[in-house]
Amino acid sequence: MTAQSLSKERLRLWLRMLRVTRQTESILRERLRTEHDTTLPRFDVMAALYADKDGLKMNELSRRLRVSNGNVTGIVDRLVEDGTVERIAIEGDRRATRVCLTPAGRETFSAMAVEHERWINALFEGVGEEDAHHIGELLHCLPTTAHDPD
Amino acid sequence: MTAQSLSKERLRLWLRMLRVTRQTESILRERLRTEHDTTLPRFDVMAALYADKDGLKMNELSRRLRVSNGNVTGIVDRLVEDGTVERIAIEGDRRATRVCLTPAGRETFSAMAVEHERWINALFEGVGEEDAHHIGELLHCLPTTAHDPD
DNA sequence: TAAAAATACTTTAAGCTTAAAAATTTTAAA
DNA sequence: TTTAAAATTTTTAAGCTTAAAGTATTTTTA
Repeated sequence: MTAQSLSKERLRLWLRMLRVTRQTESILRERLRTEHDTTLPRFDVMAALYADKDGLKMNELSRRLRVSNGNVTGIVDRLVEDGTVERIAIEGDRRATRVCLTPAGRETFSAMAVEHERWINALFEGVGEEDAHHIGELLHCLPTTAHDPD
Repeated sequence: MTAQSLSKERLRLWLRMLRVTRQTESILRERLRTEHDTTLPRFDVMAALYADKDGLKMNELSRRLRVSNGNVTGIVDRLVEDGTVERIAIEGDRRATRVCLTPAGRETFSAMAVEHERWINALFEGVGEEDAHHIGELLHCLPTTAHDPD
């Protein structure tokens, strides 16, 4: 196999990943909207916060989700409006704030997460155990910022 | 392996795909911006049009790229503004228009495409030939609308 | 300790994205 | 043929996203 055809194969792989990812996101977006009256970005923020009982700082959140700083500001603003999360002052550093799920937010997310996993499980029906694991390992060494704890 | 742990493994795979995809897109976006003064959505539209010498109708374009109809309208508007593409009337159907790359647009894209493939090839350095092929096959049967010619 | 640099976050302007509604044209049906 | 239905695209309103600039605070350094 030449370097050239390897390059083509990698490009094909990338385009296919992009296609699957967009299609899956589109399906998730639709279901979150119709069945839970929320959006994918909000779900993502809630998911990140759900994992940490003590919440996350804004910049941690933005690094975790791989979106810009200012972006998170807007999403959190809207989540605060409807009582899903709250901003809590950090003592000793008045620049930063900690964002936490409220009890109501935790409850809401918990229900969504169960369904979300079910959706993914169904959508990825064609992927068996050893494949899921194998691909997962491979992706692990793909484009990502160094020292990434996911 | 229980059904439950398979479900978890699939979820993990999905999250990892999402992470890699976002990171890769972010890198591409940055390079397209700094080195070619364009955006990823515009690149995507141009790529779709480059493949078809006779261009595509708006709804074909939107289906191909998996984005909403109205979305394509805006991107094409801007590409028309800077002379990259043109809308051509379809004889026999005054509802639809065909969108084509202009000669200048073809030239611009052609140069970008070469670099784009180089970027992907470098980013996916960790994926060997048989892996690229294997994963590609798997992804092929993943979430996608039926009868999809990609 | 005062100035400079770094950090954390928000704001802004431009563009992207979606779902839903509207406008136009074509096709089908009565 | 007149009307209804379908198809193609654009418009609209709301929200998402980014990069860059701005504000406030903390840390470093001279």
